[in-house]
Amino acid sequence: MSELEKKPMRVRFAPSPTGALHIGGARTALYNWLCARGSGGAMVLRIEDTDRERSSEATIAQILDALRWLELDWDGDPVSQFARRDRHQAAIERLLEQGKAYYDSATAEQVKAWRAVNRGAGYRGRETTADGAAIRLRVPDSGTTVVDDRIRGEVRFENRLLDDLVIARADGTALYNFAVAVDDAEMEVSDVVRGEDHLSNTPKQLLVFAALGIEPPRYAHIPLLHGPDGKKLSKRHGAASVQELRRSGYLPEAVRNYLALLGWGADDDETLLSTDELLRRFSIDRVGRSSAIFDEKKLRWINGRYMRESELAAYEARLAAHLEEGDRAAAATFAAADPAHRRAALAIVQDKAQVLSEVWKLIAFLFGEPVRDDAAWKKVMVADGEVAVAHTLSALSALGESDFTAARIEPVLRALAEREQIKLKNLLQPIRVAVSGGLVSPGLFESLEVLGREISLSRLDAARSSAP
RNA sequence: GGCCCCGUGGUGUAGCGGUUAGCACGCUGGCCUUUCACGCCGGUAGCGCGAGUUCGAUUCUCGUCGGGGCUACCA
Repeated sequence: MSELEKKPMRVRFAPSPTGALHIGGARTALYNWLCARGSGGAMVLRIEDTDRERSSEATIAQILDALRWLELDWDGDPVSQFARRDRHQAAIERLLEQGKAYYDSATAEQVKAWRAVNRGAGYRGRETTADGAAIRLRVPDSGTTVVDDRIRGEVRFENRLLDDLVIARADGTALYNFAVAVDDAEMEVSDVVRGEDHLSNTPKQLLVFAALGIEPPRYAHIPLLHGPDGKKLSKRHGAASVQELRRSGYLPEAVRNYLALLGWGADDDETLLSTDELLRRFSIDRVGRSSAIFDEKKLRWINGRYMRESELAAYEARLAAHLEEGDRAAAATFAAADPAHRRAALAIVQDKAQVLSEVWKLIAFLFGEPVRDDAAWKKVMVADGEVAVAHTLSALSALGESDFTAARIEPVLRALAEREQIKLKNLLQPIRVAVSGGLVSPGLFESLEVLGREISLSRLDAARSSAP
């Protein structure tokens, strides 16, 4: 289906502010966003905060922050469901007047007992004028409520098995299944895209729409996400929240790509899909029906691809932001360095890291005194290691400031290894340890160039005298 | 327990009655190589099970088993 043939979808992402935005929630947000932006429609945000006990401003801010980081924008200001309570109550009044809803003071135990007596049939209450009664919606005793789901097809629920659901608490405030229906209608939502955990709530909402005489939106229930152990995804599964993904050094575009693939696949099975391609090709109708397991290994691989392919300037900005959030000292050191030096350092490390959090430890030695890895020194700075360093020091001293480039350094060191009859590896590892402090670094010749003649030589000199 | 959803290698998926069941990650053998990575080449492994429909089922139907969700005066 081409872009022009898509009908604009007006969707909503409706998180409840009871915790950080989960990977599952992020995927729901992404699918909604792809539906909206890919169809020329709109995505609105509604914070489901009617449960005052469990909602907090801090959590709302955290969720919005996560969405911004993911670069999933929305239309208009976020709507507070709680702030719409007057609208909910007005709708409840209408239903009460029409006899479609009634006061009932049954307790949970009484409802349970009623169901036991009536062989599992949906609870039907008795109207009361007593104080402290909740308001229930009258559900038909016969017929079937059909959810016409874009992903699952027609899902049928027998009305007689559905309870007369409570739509308002004794204090008059509306409950979730009622508020959602009223809000989706009044916010003119055309398509509800949400997790499968809401599938069995849908007939209840459909009943509310019917009572209100309003045409319901279309529904698409996407499968849930599970952890590596097959259980429902939770904080126990590592980087389960967007915040953790961010801290781990993933790129938002990579996360979008990965999440899009978790439950959806293009007909040609492409793996690397830019957001533009996602926008063009994503179709809610092609989302799968079975739950998926979050696999960080694949996310890492995808992220590595994006890391390697990103522009140096963007790479630099991303790293700077990442350091700023996790390692202020490193961020300050990095920011204080010469711009050209920063770029040079990033250029030689770019294809080695899969996540941002791996970058700094690979290039920190280019921005200050290296952290000495004693095990590494002990391993390579043996007798001939020291000799190697000494030879290198004199060989490289011969190169002038302007000749201290990878292109000039490499032949010098290769010739040195040959002359001294030592394997290149046995010459280079001691040098690597001497200048970087450890056994792992970007390419040595490039590293020396970026470090510069003066510092390189002084570290070699220091290594020669401080070897264990 | 009741209602509902789901079931292709370890993971994510393609498939839409006839395919040597494709792709990607992972794992693994090798190559490359100054370390670690990257990259390249090769390999490993799958239609949960049982009936039925059909000339023929991974594809359709039923059952079964397994996994999951909901079952609040939470969202």
